[in-house]
Amino acid sequence: MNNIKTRFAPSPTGYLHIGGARTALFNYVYAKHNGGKFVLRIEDTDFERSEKRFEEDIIESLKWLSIIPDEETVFQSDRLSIYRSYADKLLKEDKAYYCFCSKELLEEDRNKLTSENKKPMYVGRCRELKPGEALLKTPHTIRFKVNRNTGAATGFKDLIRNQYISVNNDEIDDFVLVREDGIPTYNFAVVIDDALTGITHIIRGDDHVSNTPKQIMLYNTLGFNAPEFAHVSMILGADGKRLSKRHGATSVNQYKKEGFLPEALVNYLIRLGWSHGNDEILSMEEIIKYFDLKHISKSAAIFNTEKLLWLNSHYIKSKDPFTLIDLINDIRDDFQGALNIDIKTASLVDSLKSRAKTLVELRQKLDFFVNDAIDYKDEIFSEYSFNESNLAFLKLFRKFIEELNNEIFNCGNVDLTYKTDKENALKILKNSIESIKAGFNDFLFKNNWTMKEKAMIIRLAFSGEKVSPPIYEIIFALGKERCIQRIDKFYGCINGINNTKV
RNA sequence: GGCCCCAUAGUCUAGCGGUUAGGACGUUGCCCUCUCACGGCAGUAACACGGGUUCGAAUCCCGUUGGGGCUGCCA
Repeated sequence: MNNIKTRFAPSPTGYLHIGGARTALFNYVYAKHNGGKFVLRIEDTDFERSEKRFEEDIIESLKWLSIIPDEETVFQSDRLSIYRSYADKLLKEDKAYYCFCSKELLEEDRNKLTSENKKPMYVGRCRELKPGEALLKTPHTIRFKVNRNTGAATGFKDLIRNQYISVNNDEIDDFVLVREDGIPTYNFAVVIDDALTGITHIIRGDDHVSNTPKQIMLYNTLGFNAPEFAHVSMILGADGKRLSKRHGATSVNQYKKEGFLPEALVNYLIRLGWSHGNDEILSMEEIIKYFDLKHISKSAAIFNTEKLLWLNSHYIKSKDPFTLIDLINDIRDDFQGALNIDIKTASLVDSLKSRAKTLVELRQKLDFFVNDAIDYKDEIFSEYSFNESNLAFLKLFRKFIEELNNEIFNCGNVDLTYKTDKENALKILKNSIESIKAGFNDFLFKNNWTMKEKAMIIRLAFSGEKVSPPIYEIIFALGKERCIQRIDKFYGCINGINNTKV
C-alpha cells in the first residue's frame, strides 16, 4: 500500500523503560496496522554512557513484549562515515561551519546570557570565520548555520495534535552537528538515518517537539523529504513528575522480574494514552487491528500500578495452570526452588491463580506446599484455643484421609504431566477434587458437622496460615502422606500446649 | 527567564455543538462463600477558572491559573 515504515530509536544508556516501551509499541502497532514495517535503531553515539548490556536489555525486553523488528537492527556507531560525508557537504555549501569555541568559553557565554535573562544561544563567534589549515588542526565542532533574522519560522504538522507547531527561526540556536571527537550529535544523526532508511512516520516522546524544527531545517537543507511526526505525551509518576527511579519500577525487565505478564504490560501501556472506545482488555492482535493516531491522547498520563496489577491478574486468571508453572519457573530467583510440573502443583496453581496479582505472589502462595517445614506460629494457638474435642476431630479427620481412595490421588495411574495431554490432565484434576469434596462432605454429614466449623482447624493444620487455598485442593495436592504428616504435627503442637497448661 | 505543548472523577479514558457526561482501575456496601480471593449487583466521584462565538457549549476562540517539555559537543 503506502509503504509505511516506523522505527524505535533508543539510546543504550539505560534499561528499556516504560516510556520507551510504550513508544516502541506505538510505532510497532502503527506500522503493523498499516501493513508497514517497524525497525529498531540503536542510537549509540554517546560513547560515554552507552553500554552493551543496555543494548541487549532493550532488544530482549522488546522481544519479551512481542515487539519484533522487521529488519536488522541499525547501529549508529556503524555509520559514522555516512554522517561525516553529510557534514562535509553542508560545510562545502556554507550551510555549516567550524566552531573553535571551547566548552569553558561556551559555558561562560551561557552563564552571562542567563544572568541577563536572555535565551542562552550560541553567540555566533565562529559563524563567519574562515579557518586556515593550522586552525583546523585544533579541536573544533561543526555547527549548523541557522537562517536567522528573516522573520521566517520552521514548523511541522503534528499528527497527534493535528495542528502545525512552528517556531521562529530566531529562536533556534546554531546547534552542533558534529562534536569535537568527530561523532555526530543526536539531531544530525537522527535526520540522516531516518531519511536514508526511509522512515515515513516518527512517533516519539513529547520531549522531542522542540528538536523537531531543527530537524526539519536539516531535512530541508540536506534535500530530504521530512517524514510525518507524531509526538506522544510523557508518562508521569504518581506525583505528576516525570517518571524516574524514585517512582519504583521503571524498566521493563523489572516488571518481568516482579511477575508481570507481557500481555498485561502491553495492554496497560497501549491504554495509557490510546483508546478504542470503552475497550479495556486488548490483545496485541486487536490493538494492531484498531490502532490509530487519532485516538492517542494529547495530555500526559500518570502511571498507575493498581490498574496494571488488575490487568495482570486478569491475564494470570486466563492462563492454564501448566503454563503458569512454566512462567513462574522462568522468572524464579535462584534461591527459589523450581516448581514441579505435575498435576498436583497444577491443582493448586489453578485455584490460586485468581488470588494472585503477580507470578511472584502466586509463587509465594505455594510456599506452604513446596516446603514441608511448617512453622505453626504462637498466634494461632492464642487466637484459636484448641481443646480435647479438636484433638478428637483431628483423629477422625486423619482417619478420613487415610481411608480416601488411592485412585483419587493416582488419578487412574495416568501419566499426567502437561506434556502428554494438558486438557485431559485438567479434566482429571477437576474430577479428583470433586471426589474429595464429595467424600469430605459425606464425612462431615455423618458426624453432623459443618464445613464452616471445621474448615479453619484443617486449614491451619495443613498450611499454618489463616488464609489458604480451598481444603479439597490442598488435600489433593498434598496427597495422603503429607496430609497425615501435617495433621500429626499439628496434633502434637496442640497436645503439647495443652499439656503445658495443665 | 524565553520558546513549545497540555487540561473530563484520586488514576486511565469515551465524548468530537444538543448525552440523565459513558466505561475501566481504585474505593464503599451487599450477595456468593470453608479462609482469602474470583465473580455478581449497587453506590461514590469529573468537564480547572474567566470571558466570548452560538438558539445551545465538556466540545469552537481568547485570556488566566496549573502542569509538563525544551533551552547540552545527552538522546
